[in-house]
Amino acid sequence: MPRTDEQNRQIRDERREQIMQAALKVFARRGMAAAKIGDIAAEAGLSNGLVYHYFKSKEEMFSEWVGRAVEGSRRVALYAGEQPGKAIDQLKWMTETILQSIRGEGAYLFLIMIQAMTSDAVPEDVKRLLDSESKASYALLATVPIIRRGQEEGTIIRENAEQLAVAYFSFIQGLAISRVQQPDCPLPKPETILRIFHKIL
Amino acid sequence: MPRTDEQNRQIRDERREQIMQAALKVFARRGMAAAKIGDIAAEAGLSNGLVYHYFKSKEEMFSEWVGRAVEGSRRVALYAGEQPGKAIDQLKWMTETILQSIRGEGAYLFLIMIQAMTSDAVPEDVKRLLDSESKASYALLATVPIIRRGQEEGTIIRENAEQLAVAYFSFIQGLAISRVQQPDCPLPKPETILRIFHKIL
DNA sequence: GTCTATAGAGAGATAGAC
DNA sequence: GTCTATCTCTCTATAGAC
Repeated sequence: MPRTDEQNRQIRDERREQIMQAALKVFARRGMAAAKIGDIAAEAGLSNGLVYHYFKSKEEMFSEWVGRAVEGSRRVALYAGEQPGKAIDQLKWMTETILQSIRGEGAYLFLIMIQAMTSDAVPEDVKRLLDSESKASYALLATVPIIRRGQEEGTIIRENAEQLAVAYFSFIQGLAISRVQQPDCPLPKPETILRIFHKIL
Repeated sequence: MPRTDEQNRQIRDERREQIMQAALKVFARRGMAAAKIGDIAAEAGLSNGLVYHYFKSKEEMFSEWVGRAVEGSRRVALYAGEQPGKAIDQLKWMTETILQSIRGEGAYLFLIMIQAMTSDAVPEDVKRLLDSESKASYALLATVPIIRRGQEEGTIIRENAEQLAVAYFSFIQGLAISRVQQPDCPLPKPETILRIFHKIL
């Protein structure tokens, strides 16, 4: 007896996601340019040709991952601003949330973003995703007003807010990389990171 | 009249370095895997074939850059430990020195190191350079005792020293990436970075 | 020392069978 | 929906002329 449309749809969705997950691992391990379709197919445990049945190209998979990463960072920044408490509490929530994700597979998403932003060897639509005031910098831009509020509340040191935001996200980004470089390296406590916002003794 | 041996040697040295500099730019912009010999030759303004006259392969150039980056980081950590003053002064010197280099082309060296350490698509001898307690982690290892001394001197917060060292270098690494992503982004002051070592108010 | 021309391999992408 | 076979193109690396 033949499969129903619903069953077919479910199979398609599953395969597609299975390939995406395999692609993430391969992209993270080898980099977008060095990633071979064959690697991805092997990682997913299916044939070379099937990957092309679900995706037009390697670039399409990469673009989709960049999109997911951008959306994820946007969400975290958005939710952070909605958390109860003072500005510094919201930053604490954001830091804990991101740190938690870095401990898991979230670290790979940072690598994807870094590759996407630092490499010219990237498809056109990825550049469009990242370029020009786009969502890619949403998290950074959304954090600046939180920092400003913290400065008014007197809990955050009065330094240039953009500079502090850049420092904060650079820090986070660097931690994600360290995590990939050395999966057993001891990540700092959220408080250590947040110290960049405080006056020292 | 023919060139002397000395003149020939000088030409060779110049060409070799010229190609290395071109390779650095291309590696940084496109990533080691996506970098084509043709790109490097074009960047250096000479022929495809000449690159192969001076280097066995793309991998050889990449390996040499990783070696230079490793040696550079080793030097900074070494000199830091020889600076006068308390531990925190030595860390300040190190931070200023690295930040200065990041403002220039030093940022590319961080990208090279990150690629080398996070990607499987890397030649065997690079892996050997980085693997196994090698010089690659010299800076990190050399910084731990400095931090410990600072803790004894009472100027550095009493947290796990390895954890602090990882945080510190992750921070620096993240800043280098941000710099490449956005060359006009405002880098933090050294004091902001060093705040991770202090007790807060 | 430097260039052009080219051989040869490897991988992205497609066609068609099952 | 999935696989195998293959076409095609790009890029590495070499050979040989100047």
